[in-house]
Amino acid sequence: MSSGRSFYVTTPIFYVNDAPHIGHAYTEVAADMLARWHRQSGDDTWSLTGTDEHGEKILRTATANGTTPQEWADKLVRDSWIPLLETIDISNDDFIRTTDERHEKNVQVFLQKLYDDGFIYSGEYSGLYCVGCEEFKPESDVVDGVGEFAGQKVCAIHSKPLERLEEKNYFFRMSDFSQQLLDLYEQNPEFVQPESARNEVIQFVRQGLNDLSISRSSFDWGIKVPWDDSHVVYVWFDALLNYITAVGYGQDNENFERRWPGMHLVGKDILRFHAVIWPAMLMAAGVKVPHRVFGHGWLLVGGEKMSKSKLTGIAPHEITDTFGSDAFRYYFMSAIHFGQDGSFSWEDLSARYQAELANGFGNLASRALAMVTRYYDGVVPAPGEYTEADLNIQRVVAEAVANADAAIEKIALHDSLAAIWTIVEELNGYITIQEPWALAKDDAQRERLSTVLYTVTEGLRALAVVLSPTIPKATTKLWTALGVEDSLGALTAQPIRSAGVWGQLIPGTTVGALEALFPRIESTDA
RNA sequence: GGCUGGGUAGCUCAGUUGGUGAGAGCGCACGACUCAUAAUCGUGAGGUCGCGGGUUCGAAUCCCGCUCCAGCUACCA
Repeated sequence: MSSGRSFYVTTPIFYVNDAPHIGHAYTEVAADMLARWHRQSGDDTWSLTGTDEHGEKILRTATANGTTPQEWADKLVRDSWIPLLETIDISNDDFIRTTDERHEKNVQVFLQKLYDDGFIYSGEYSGLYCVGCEEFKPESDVVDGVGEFAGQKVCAIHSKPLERLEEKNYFFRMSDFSQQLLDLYEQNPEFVQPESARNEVIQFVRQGLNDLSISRSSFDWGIKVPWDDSHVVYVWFDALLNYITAVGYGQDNENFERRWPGMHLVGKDILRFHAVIWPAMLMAAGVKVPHRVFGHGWLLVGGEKMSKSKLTGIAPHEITDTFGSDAFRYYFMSAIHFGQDGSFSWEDLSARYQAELANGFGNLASRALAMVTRYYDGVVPAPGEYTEADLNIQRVVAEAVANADAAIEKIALHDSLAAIWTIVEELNGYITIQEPWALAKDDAQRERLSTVLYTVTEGLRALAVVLSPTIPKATTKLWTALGVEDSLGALTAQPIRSAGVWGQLIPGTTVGALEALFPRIESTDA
């Protein structure tokens, strides 16, 4: 069953202080759909997610909550982030925390190597410091003062003047890698995707890179710099390394060779860290860069980026409580062009659920199995001679599977589902035209009826297999109802790339009852 | 300010290198059918392709200007 191909996909790790919203869930689902698809294709698949737990912010909230940062992080991981994965039915193979020993220890290994090889030096970090925030402010949080502070730079939060302070930091010689990065983007056009993201990254690097301050000494919640324990590692530098420490960097070379390099799925807001800083770090350390970095778009609510401050943040469970995890997964993967920003609205979600999942796919399964039960006592009949209409269905199924797989290779998740959905549409149309209920009234048409119902049921079998990575719960129910567990094996063991090969369903199989896969949801004000 | 992406039917969006009367899904109207989750199938109505110029035999598609929306402008993750 193994294809011999290695497929390693990662999501960004969650900053534990955030509240889970559908943006986090969106990335997770996309990575999971890819992982399930590859896993079911026989590829040597590994999917990773996890949490980012260091940094001053976490130290502060922990202190404010009267606890230690470790306990605070433990609580958030347990109460927020692990449950999120369950809410949206993620099948990750591993979950790394930046407080794991395997991570902390090997971040130090990595850093020490860069230090020994001369890529790190001690310098002065000069920045604008806000006394109110007790921290250095990035330029994005700095605004021009007004009124009595006109002409000065002030903190966006406190509106008070910032002080220019200097602090001893360790710096990474990132500026040395500008050209190597540009060469990478040039020689490997797929390294950063989609195209629009690639252009922005190239444009940015062309302006020249500054060295990166990678340590902090004003607080101590982080990984100690190995040669100077008065400093902790800058959180991003720490966090990015999770992608390799999770698969054995520094301690399990065999596993590391097996998994790395992988591909990263990230939101476009953190693309720069992944497409610039991260490969530069790896180049310095002599480690291969990732296969690719895919920056997806944002979910827009009311035309704007979803945000907590504007009260447009939506918790995943708000959707799954009503529609279920399958609908959540299907909706975001099919309705939004992966890579571009996409609009979310309850109306759209509700409409698509009804039209596509309930009326389209769910009802198809329902009417098909009902007829097998009604006309053949639940035993799938053997097909007779195929007509052009039947052969057309076979072609549609084969093409849909091939097209869906090709789309997955391009990380065009929406295209993949669109290809698969042609099967649903063809099958519904086929049933209407063939009118099995009319055939059933005429004994002379018994063989024709058998052929029609076999065709529909076999089509459903293929649908269950290729939809399994997207809507695992519903397809599992369908698989059980099809009664093929004994003859064909578990759903997730069905090789997905050959799902379109006709005739896998064995006549004589007894189908069972099928509850509504996607029951109608009584419309509310949603 | 600079940079990027975008403004196409009521809604969400497709529209390769310019060329048969501008498309899809949903929604809507009408019709067919009854196996099915009051589901399905078919037909139809609906658009000054943001605005103004220009290039061209011909532009939603190229060039110039304008306007509107969103985002980015590095060490908060």
